[in-house]
Amino acid sequence: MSTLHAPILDWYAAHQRDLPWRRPEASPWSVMVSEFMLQQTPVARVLGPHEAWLTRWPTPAALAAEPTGEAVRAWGRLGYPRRALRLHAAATAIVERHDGEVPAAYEDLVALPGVGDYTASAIASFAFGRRHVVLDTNVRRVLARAVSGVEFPTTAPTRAERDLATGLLPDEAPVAAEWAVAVMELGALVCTAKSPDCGACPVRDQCAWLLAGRPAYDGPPRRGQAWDGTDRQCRGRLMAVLREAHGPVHVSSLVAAWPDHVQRERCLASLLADQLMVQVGDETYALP
DNA sequence: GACTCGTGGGG
DNA sequence: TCCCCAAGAGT
Repeated sequence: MSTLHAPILDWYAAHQRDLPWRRPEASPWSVMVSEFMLQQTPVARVLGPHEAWLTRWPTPAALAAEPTGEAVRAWGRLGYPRRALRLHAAATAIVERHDGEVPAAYEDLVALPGVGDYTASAIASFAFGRRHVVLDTNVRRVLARAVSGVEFPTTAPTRAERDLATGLLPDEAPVAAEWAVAVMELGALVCTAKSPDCGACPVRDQCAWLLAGRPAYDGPPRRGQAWDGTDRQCRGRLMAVLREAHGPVHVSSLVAAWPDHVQRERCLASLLADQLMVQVGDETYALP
């Protein structure tokens, strides 16, 4: 084990957040729901919807028994509502393939809708204590700084990066699982993207980036996310109208939400194709 | 590999 | 205010 492990594991024991999906009584399903919601959405905004979700649908079977539109509505304003559809589809697959129990094996998990390498590893590790490299944006940033000495990781994980993370993974599964969540938490709370709190970092005396004087990022420009006037904004507006309505809505409501005809029609078509909404009449639309 | 896909909070 | 971005996945 490198000298990174003990300090980070000790730091985690002392500073970890008390999150619902981390409690001993949390079910694998609770962990899975949290991982879907946390894909690109901050913890603070996930807490409320996660609790409501687990109360309403305590099991995959409970969710699978409902129309997908109910999942989309309960998703609320977490963003990227296709995740709600995928979570519903994953719950359905769990009922069909795994007798309603969230599978523990990576291969079974990654075969589920909406579950990629990160989410499969996270569920296997956090919910079942299995040994997996959990390579999320936090972990990648911590390793980039502490080991590689650069401020930010590359756009996509490289082979070398994965090898590095694999090499750091403790041998014993329970320790590996604790290590995975500890490094992630360090990235989320201390080694943050914007203004890292290096003074509070348990590995500040061995961080390559800090020892180098925190050199400025020197890679390709990281492009920001355009928003104003984009299809994503348009889709979001249209979906908000349907979420907030209790039944089918007339096109006039959608026109009011997004006046531009061409873009509205394009987004409407894409939302129908995504099955995030359905047409229920000549001029009325609803959640599926 | 580059793009797309929502939302709202903090610096 | 404006910009950055937060536990990714699918195409």
